[in-house]
Amino acid sequence: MEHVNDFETLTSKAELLKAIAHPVRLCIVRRLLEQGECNVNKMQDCLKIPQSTISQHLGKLRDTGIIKGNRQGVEIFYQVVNEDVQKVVKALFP
Amino acid sequence: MEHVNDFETLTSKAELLKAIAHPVRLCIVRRLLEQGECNVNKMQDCLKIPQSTISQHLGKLRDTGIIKGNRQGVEIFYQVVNEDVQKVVKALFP
DNA sequence: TCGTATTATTGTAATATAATGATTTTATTA
DNA sequence: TAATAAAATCATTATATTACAATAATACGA
Repeated sequence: MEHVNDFETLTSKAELLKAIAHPVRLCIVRRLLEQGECNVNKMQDCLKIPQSTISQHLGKLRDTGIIKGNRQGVEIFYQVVNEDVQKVVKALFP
Repeated sequence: MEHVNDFETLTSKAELLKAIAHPVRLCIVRRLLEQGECNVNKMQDCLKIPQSTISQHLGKLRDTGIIKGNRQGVEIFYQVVNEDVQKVVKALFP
């Protein structure tokens, strides 16, 4: 039972990795995993980069299915919903 | 003891992730981990892409310190030498 | 409904990645 | 030393990422 050519699996896992292969996004995901939900404002406090930049990174994580946002009034709380990513980040930051 | 600003750690781990965040490189690393050392020719058999393309991917993995090559005569056998990557790939392909 | 706070989207420019053919390097053997 | 095999590097083009200011959408409260 070889997996020589499950190129689709490789591609989708690589896509996951690519999505978290950026310092800011890795920071976001790590923080979400370690401290639970978080809204964009708090991330901005921690990351010191423009709001639009953070929002774009969140968008990428959202598009890849790594995080999910729950709107609570005017703010949106994000959480990590992808198990592979959870495992990877835990492997990297034990 | 907060790790709010270990941006260097984040950057270096993100770099590792980026290096394996490509289907071909992920395939190479996974194969090396599961089947031990391997030379470029065999990878080419398995991957069906031009030699120079594989070599460039190997180069990237080499430059990032993820793999190391041992020359044995005219061929070079590669192996994974980075622990984080080992952990990550094992987390992704249990 | 007007103003405000929070987040997303758009437009754009700079930079980085990726693929591949052609060429070069390295080591072996006839 | 010439031919060959294996692997790396180069040059080029196409595509993708990144950052950020400016603008828009969304939800709430006065």
